[in-house]
Amino acid sequence: MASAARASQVRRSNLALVLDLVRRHGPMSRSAIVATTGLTRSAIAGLLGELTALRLVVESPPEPDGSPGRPSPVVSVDSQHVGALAIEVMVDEIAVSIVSLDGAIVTSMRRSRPRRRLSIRHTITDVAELVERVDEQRRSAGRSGTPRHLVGIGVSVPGVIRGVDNVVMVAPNLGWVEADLAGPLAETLGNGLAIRIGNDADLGAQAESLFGAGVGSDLMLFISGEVGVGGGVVIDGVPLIGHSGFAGEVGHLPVNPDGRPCRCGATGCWETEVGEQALLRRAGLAENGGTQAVERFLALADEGDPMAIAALNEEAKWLAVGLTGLINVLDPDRVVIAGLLGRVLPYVKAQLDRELAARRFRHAQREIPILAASLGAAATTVGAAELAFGALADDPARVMTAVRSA
Amino acid sequence: MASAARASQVRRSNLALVLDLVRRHGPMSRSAIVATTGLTRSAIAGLLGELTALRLVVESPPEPDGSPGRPSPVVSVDSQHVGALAIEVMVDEIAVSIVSLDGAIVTSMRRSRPRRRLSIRHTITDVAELVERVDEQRRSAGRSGTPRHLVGIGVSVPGVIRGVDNVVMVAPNLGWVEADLAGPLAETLGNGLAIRIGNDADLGAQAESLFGAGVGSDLMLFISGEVGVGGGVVIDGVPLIGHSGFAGEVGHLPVNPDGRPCRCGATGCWETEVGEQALLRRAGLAENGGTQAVERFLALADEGDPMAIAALNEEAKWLAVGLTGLINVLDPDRVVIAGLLGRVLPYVKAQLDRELAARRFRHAQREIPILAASLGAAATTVGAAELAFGALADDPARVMTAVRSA
DNA sequence: CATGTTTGTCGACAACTATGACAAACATCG
DNA sequence: CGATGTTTGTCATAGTTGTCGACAAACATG
Repeated sequence: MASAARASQVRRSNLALVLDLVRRHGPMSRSAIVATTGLTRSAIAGLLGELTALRLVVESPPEPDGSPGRPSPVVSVDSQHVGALAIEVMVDEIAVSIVSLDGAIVTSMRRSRPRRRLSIRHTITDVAELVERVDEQRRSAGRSGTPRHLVGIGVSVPGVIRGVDNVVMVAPNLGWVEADLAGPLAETLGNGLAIRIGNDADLGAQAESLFGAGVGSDLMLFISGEVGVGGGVVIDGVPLIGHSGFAGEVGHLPVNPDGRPCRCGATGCWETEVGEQALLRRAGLAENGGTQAVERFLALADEGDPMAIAALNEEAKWLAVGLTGLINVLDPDRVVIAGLLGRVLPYVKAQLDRELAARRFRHAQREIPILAASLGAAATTVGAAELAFGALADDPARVMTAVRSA
Repeated sequence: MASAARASQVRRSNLALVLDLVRRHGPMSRSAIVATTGLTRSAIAGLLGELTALRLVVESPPEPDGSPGRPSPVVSVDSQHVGALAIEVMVDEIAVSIVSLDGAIVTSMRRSRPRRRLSIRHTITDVAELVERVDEQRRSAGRSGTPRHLVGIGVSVPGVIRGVDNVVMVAPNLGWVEADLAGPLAETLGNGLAIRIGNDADLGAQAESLFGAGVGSDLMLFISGEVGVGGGVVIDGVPLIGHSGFAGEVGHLPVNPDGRPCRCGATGCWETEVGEQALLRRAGLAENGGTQAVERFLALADEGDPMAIAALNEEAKWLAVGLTGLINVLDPDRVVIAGLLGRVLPYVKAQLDRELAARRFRHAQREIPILAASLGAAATTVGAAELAFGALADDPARVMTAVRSA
């Protein structure tokens, strides 16, 4: 049930609107904010005054730009005051970072981990240790750009997350099933910060939508392909999470009934045709060769190796099949491709565009840009931080009073 | 850019909220509205007063139900005052109906038409004639339940509609390309009513979501299958239209690279495997046999004809393939199936559920109900009317002052 | 018929944003 | 260099809306 609007929520909504605008657009003049939002100068003055008092934005003195009229001060995000803790749980690595409100990664620490430390318990221990070191560094850092307060914690997990209670329903590559990560982690860290968990691909999608190749998109399809293929859909800046939190699991789109069995149990899933293993296998390399094999493959492709070229042709074909289906169902204005698939994209772009054009509805669709992600590995980090910053979009004032009292 | 909130929009938003609530829920007590919306009694009193003055709802005297306390008057939608004109443009038929605000079809007239009258010009002539007759009937009708004023016109077209300007980008079965139907039609009708056009499957989806099998759903996938297969996605009651207006074109999801050529130009689209023609062909019937052949097929299936049973098995298999992909991408809480596919559903339900279960992510997904649509042919009619009623959700007061002045 | 409960109404109040007047800060032109 | 026009921030006032508390109305129960 959509909740009713209240007079007091207008303020909250507008505060969040202005903050979001400045975050997405970057530094902009106060008058530009007036023009964009349609609110009056008085209203914007009040809102900016509050955001400034909350230390979420800063106003710089106006710089005359040669146009007549009184110059307008420039509003930008205050990167000094608040930041978020971004925790990335990956299969062979753990990373903890601090991201400032403007989306910059201020501090980052990674550590690889052996297979035997994949359990929830080990993960929490290892994460807590990294968090301690990162936080130490934050407190001791005198250099500018380091936020002094944290508003929350966002965790990226390669699995399906149930949004309502933050439970990791299943993370196949970690071996987790219905795992409560947020609860024990919060207890271990003991700093009282709110923890939210998200799917890695969804978080990457949101980061690209905010600061990367998806800026300005009204319906972006994001696809991240490594060994598995994940995806996310962002509609008007809001991630589509689905009923249970696993919308965008494009890796298991059935594309080839005669294909290979997938680790999900079905046959001919998209990721069995376009994932890392398929690419390596078709190029005659070890399909479980990992990073080394991938680099070798890309080198071969650069050299024009026939088998690598053939593998890329197959890749383009199956990419086109899956993308056609997704485009027909979702009607995005662009597709952003990340991970290994993003690196492979330049090699297959020409053929992919041809195949997509051939499969396109005549007269119904314009050409849909297929873009490589622009944030690289930072996407997941920034997206995870966004989980924490997301609370600011609901009620900036409330979050900041909590920060102040902490 | 999400527009800023204003104090005056709070009123509009709450008016629309209450109206929407009563429309979806049906008659409910005033105190129930207070409880559901969370607004105060005073606020609800003001809102209902305005809605009553606008003649959008009526309040009936309270009926003591045996519980202590003062009984609350019952609020229901006023079906007497306003209605919408629903126009359905189909391949071999045209229908014009009047739908009252409570979703009831008050008047309906259909006429079949030969292939040679498919052009826009002929369509407009024929529609205008039907509208004239329906409107005549409305004006002369003294019987209750007939709305006295029309708030707008909604048109259903089996094609891709560009939302911004109401242009029919392409309607393959009508032979239309970039056709402006709304403009000339408005001119011909000359009644000044706003006209909006929508895709037939999208409209069916919204109708089922409002009044049919999708009530209470937070993310419904709707699939309508006849010769072609269309679909719609409704998220929290709002249809997903996509960037260009053709989201939900599930008929052209690639499912079988070795399949048959589709009329869209690609190969192995879902509708070539689960559409009417595939079903008839596999059962040994004429694939272009139309309605007669379909009825014959259903009769054969009832008799247990081996070829019909085999065709149903194939149907179930390919339905499962497509549905698996869609479910993985969208994560709906239910799937509603309409049209011929809805009629076939009972025959394939058991096998379909088995196949879906086998393809489901383990631990990640609960069983997703696959339901037959409950509105039947009325879905498109009600959905088209909803296009016109949709304006009420944006600003009830403005729409009604326009009606009053007309 | 008295009591308790639920509910609609009314007036005072608080929280917003809009409006319009005014002053400040710029460019341009004579 | 000063007058003029333009743009912009600020301030006080007004208007709209929902909230809150008090009170009366309408019901069941004993």
